[in-house]
Amino acid sequence: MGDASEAGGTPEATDPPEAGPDAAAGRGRAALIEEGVEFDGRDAALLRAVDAAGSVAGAASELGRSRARALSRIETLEGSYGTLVERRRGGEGGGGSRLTASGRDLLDRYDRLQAVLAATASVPETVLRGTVAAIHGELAVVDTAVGELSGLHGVGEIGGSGGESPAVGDAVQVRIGADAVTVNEAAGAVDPDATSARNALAGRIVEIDAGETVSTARIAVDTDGSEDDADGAETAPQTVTVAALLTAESIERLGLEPGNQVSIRWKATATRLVPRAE
Amino acid sequence: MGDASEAGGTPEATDPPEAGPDAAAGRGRAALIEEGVEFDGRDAALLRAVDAAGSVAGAASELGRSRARALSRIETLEGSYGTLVERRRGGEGGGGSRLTASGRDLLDRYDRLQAVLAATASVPETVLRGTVAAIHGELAVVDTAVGELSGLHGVGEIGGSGGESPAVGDAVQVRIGADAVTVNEAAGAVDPDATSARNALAGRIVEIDAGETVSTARIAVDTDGSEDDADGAETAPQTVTVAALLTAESIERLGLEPGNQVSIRWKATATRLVPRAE
DNA sequence: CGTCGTTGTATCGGCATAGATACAACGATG
DNA sequence: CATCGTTGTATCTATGCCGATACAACGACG
Repeated sequence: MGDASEAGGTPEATDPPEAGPDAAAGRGRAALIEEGVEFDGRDAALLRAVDAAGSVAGAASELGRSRARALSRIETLEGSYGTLVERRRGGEGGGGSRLTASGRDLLDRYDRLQAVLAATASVPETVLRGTVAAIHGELAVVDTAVGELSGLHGVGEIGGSGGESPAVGDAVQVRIGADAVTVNEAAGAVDPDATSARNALAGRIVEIDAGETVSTARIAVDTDGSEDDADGAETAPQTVTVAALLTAESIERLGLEPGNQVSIRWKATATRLVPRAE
Repeated sequence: MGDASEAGGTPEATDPPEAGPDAAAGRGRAALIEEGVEFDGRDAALLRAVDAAGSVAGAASELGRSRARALSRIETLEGSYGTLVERRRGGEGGGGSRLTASGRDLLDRYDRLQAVLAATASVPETVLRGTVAAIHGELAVVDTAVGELSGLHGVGEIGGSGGESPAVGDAVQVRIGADAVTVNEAAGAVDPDATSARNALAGRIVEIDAGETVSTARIAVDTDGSEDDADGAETAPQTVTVAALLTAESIERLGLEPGNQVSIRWKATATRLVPRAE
């Protein structure tokens, strides 16, 4: 409560990272973790090189790194991830190494993680500020400028530092990936009881950022400046834009263009609630 | 060529990571990267501690780490991320440090990344194998056991090693997050032309893994073992199950229970195509 | 004007990781 | 049985990061 002078400094505006496309342009790095041992891009490259060269020695020289280290690294990884490389010494060609099935699976898993991370960095996101209104299990309802939204909080905690579950009244950011937002042409076209998409809003297309075959539509959503006027200042009359990633085909099929009135919809389970740094 | 004995070893089965829920249970670690400088959980904790303590010195002692190091680390970060901490020496209390607005934004951004990563680790995913049938810009059509699916490939490449864009005919894994899958009660309830969700399948609920307020439904989808019998062996008669994350409320409202016939639907832009380790 | 706790800055030692090197063990091949 | 290139294993060294320590600069406050 004593933070009125500080936190109160920005109640009216929506700040830079509100719905910025390149706010998420920053790159990231991902690593799997098992029993405290990280599997990162360097390890993935090593396994791939082993697969290509057919030997750890060849992989090491290919990557320009020490063979002994590469071998011990593989042993360390295998201590936590199970057998990854089948090594054979002596014999044809002096021996050799092959990836095991689980080694390949691990690579695939890493690639998936990497793909997801890359996507979060390059796919637009909509970030709304809000305060937690209610918590039901893993779900929470958040009061935002566009009304109440529900989403998941604290799914699969990792770092103990900043990802704790919020409590009612806490300030949170509501993150909605543009790839999770579905656009319908009219408000009544979809029977709201027939789908599992939970969050729905009406809005107007303000811009379509066309890509080759994938475009980003920005939809302006009316803020309900009247509904929860209990805390007055917080519901300033501002427009919130939600980003939706659409294929060119969908845009054409739905006949979408700036000015169109549409209804957007996304699943509560695709909505992440993240504690906000005060 | 010599891999006929190897790659050919698993053409028939779908292997462990097909639709495994705990295949994604492995934890991960994320870090932002800007100009080669990583911002990880340790840095986030440092900024948070500075915010809480009001000084770098206090933060360092709070975290049990060297003050000089903490300071130089902050300087390193600021060299790539811009001013993060406003430091003042002398004056009331001898001086002190405060987070800048961009410092707070960076923390929020990190928390969002962390939340997304945690979600990918804990939210079930469906992974299908397939081969690329066509590529249109950022989109690609993939032949899978359940027919043709479209999804994004190579969105925002990061590591140059394994995330390259696939070509027609390449083996890929198709990743569908359970939080992106929408469930409808009947096939005809939703006008397929009225929504931007592109991929649609019919299936039968085989299991509902109930959580507190969020449940995972597994939907068995018929494989079209007849359509593309060109390459015979690949279309073995198998059932593919797709995971969908649903709120308990949605399950109740739609009256979902095992045995129900449902239609599932998800956006092409929420589908990731990842190169498969041969 | 002295006190105080902080921000700056520099230096030293410890520790973990990686590269470099060397040598033994292995087993098919000729 | 000698050859070959690999897998195992051990040891030394270099490097980089971090903690620890020390000291100067600063500016409000009493």
